[in-house]
Amino acid sequence: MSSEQRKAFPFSEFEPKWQGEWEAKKAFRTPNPGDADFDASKPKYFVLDMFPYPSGNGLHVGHPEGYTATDIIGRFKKMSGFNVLHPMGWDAFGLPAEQYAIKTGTHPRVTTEANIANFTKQLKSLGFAYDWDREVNTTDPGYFKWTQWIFLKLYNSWFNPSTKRAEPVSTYRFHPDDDLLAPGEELDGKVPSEQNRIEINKVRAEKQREFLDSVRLAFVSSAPVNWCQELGTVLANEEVVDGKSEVGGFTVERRPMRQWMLRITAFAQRLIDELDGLDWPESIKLLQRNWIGRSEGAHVTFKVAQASSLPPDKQDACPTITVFTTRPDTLFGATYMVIAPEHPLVSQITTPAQLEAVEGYQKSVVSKSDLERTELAKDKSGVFTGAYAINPVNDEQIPIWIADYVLMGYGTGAIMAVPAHDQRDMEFAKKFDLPITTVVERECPHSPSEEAKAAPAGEDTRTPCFAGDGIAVNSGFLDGLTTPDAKKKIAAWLEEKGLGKGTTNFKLRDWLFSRQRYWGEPFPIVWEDGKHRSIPESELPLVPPTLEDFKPTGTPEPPLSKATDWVRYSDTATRELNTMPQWAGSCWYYLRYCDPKNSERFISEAAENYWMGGGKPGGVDLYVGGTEHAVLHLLYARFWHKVLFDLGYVSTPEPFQRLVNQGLILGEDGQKMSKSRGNVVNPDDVVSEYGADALRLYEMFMGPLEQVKPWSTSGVVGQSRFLARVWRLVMEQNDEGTWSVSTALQDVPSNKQVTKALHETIKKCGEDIEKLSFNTAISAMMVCTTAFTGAEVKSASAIVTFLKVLSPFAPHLAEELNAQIRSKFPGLAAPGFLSDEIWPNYDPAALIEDEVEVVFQVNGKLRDKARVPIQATKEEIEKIALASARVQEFMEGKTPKKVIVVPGKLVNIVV
RNA sequence: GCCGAUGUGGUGAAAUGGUAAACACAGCGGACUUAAAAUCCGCUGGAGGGCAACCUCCUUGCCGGUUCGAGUCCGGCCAUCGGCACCA
Repeated sequence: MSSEQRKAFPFSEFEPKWQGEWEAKKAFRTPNPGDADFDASKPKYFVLDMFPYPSGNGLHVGHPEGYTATDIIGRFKKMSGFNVLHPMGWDAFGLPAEQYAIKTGTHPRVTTEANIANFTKQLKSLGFAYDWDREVNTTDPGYFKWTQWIFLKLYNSWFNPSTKRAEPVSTYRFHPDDDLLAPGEELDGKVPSEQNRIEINKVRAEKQREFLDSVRLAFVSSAPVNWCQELGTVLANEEVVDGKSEVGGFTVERRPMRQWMLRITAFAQRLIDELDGLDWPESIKLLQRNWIGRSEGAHVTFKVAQASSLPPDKQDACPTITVFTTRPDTLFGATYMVIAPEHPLVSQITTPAQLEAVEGYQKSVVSKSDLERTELAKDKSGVFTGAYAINPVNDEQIPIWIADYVLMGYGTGAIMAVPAHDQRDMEFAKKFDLPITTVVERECPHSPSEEAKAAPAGEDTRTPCFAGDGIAVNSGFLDGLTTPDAKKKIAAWLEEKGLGKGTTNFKLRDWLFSRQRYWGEPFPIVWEDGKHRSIPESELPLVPPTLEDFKPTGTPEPPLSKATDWVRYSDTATRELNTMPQWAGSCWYYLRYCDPKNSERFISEAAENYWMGGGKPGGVDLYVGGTEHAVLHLLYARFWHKVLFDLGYVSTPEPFQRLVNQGLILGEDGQKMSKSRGNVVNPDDVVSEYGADALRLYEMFMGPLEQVKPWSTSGVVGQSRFLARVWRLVMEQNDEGTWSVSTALQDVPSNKQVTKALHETIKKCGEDIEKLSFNTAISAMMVCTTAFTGAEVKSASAIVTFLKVLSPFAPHLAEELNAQIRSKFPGLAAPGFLSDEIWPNYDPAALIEDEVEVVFQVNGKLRDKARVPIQATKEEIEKIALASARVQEFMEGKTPKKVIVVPGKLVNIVV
């Protein structure tokens, strides 16, 4: 028996047929403002998928989950009168293609193109209503021209702290002493000679350049990165385990390298604040807030004591160390100080006696990766520098230690340690026998016994420290104040004495934006005399050179260095050799969809205004994708968008108004799908076995979109059966196995019961689609199908209405059945594609029944029910309930204390 | 450790504070068939009672609370999953 015969309905014939029709007739082309067929009177709906990285493995079942959800929404909105923008594209730069290229010698462009062709075929086989004319590809020079262009905008902008906005560097105001002198302008009361003026301006111009370079949003810095000699590349922190590379287990060292950074930290506050108005899952907002990690506190400056042990040449230096603390109110409890081992002052303050120990410790720390440093967090380590700081509140000398639990990258790289009120300081103090002074006491005096219980006498080594708010004690002028009041008072005191001031700190670091890779966007930057400058926009796109050998060089020199001709920009200038990270292209792709072919601008004003502006609050109306991008892509894209907004290129401060995270699909065994577990489901197999509609429907029926849920092949079978039932509503098979339009289908109105079921389905599906509650929408359609099945004669027009509701979910089947009905009842079916139809209205009158079932409860327990006329009054219903024999039985002859009547629902009699 | 999410039948799940388990899957029984597949119909949370149609009690992780009424709201626990993790 051939598999063809086994199929309950011929999806393998009509699915490709309709995909071909839609493509040939451009059924889902979305006109842009300015196009002849653009209808500006319609509202817009921009529904966005996270575009895939076209990997060699092809689509996995997680992709169609989000894509089907957005497809249903998009098709529904289109039928509801919106101009719908629902595009697809490729995030195609990236390491896997490059690694594959290194292994096989195939150029990444070749593998990338092949993978895109495969992905395209797979997506088209699922019948998604994408406007393929808007396809974007981040590796296309016509695309990355604008990625480079945006980089130049970042490069040529600075963050003005007074306006809190990105501005062109031209608005940067230099100190008057650094302004260039105009001819004839006075300097120190006299006009310099022309010769001198040129000399002075040369010096000043150089100073200005340095200033600008230090404020640009794209800037160069020497950040320590994870460098792996054997792999010949830098690695992300996630790729380093126990100081070894995750791949190959090679040694990874921390080494400072010249890197491009983007000044995302300047936007930290706005990135937090502007989350508030977004319709995103609270958990994702929280993840971003925590990632940005704002904390309020104060800088406090400590003098380093003039220790006699310091050598004479260090005596007059009298350095100061500034710490960041969120608890300035505990200053009286600061019994020692810790500075990061990399802190620049370490060498200056270390006493000769401690020099060897300190340098040894520094060396041991340098080789550790950040990950290693935190993984060994359990056990505190550190070394005394021999120096002392003076606590400004009580002039006590406190020892200065170095320890790797203090990180150079956060705050000032130095802390005042308050062991009584900080767990880490407590652990450190215990290990090294440093004094512990309590300066805050718990406020609740009425539960001392519980406290005693919590800390059993003596033996417990991990005495819990009290890190909460309380009342200041042992704190001089702060005594008796609550923690918030003490914070205010000490802040004022510090400020008055010039010893410190309130500050806000963020965990967010600037974005390391360069990679030593071949398969990425080259920077539009050249170097000359050790200085960088941008290339003119007219030279964009800057296409990477065609390299035969894209293997790593074995040195920190990026592979692009091998293209010697390309590297040479002029006799004296050479190109930047690093490339941008994969995130670059995905930071703005949603904008390019709005105007993908524009060669004059990254997006036209009209297109931006319509698709990204368009009413309040604007932006992408719905963005669906996985949680894995909660903090990286979604933060980076918001950052770029804000810069473009500040510079006037886009009209909203936020790109994605509504975000929904689809839940991961697990394997049938409830484990994460992976090749090694052998539980990976290939969507192609599902499509060939059960059809695209069954796959779409199943993925939507599995459960709530946001939820993690396991795959079940028998669940797909169930959806296939449902579709077959719908098919047989319209079609019947003769003895030869040929399908034709069923004789039960007639040009008649449907009966009351079916009409009610149909209108309930229209109502519920419309509401559920808006809520993204697709599983319940599908169950409603199943109920409706059962109602149709029960009717002997089927109303063709009612079924066509049902098919319109079904069409966003199972577009192929709906389209085919509509066409079949049209062949027999031309007037009753949709004349063209169902997607061009208007979403049906439901008739509220059809939903109303003459009678409703009312439940009778006695003391909250269900005892009886009865059908009651819909218009019955409360009193009437109560009377019917009290008359019930079963109700009376359970009332046991008592008089009701209270009777609650919910019309159309229930009666509860309390006795 | 901190933060977040989730706990309902054998399974995926449903339920504006108002009949818990809709809709499916799996299972069992039946119809059709020489037979099987497909299809259609019925049963299917637990315990107890009845020849029976039926009836009673229990049941949404655990313990309390609010309410005429709680899966849903509040407080406290427990478990699982996810994220962050020496951030001063």
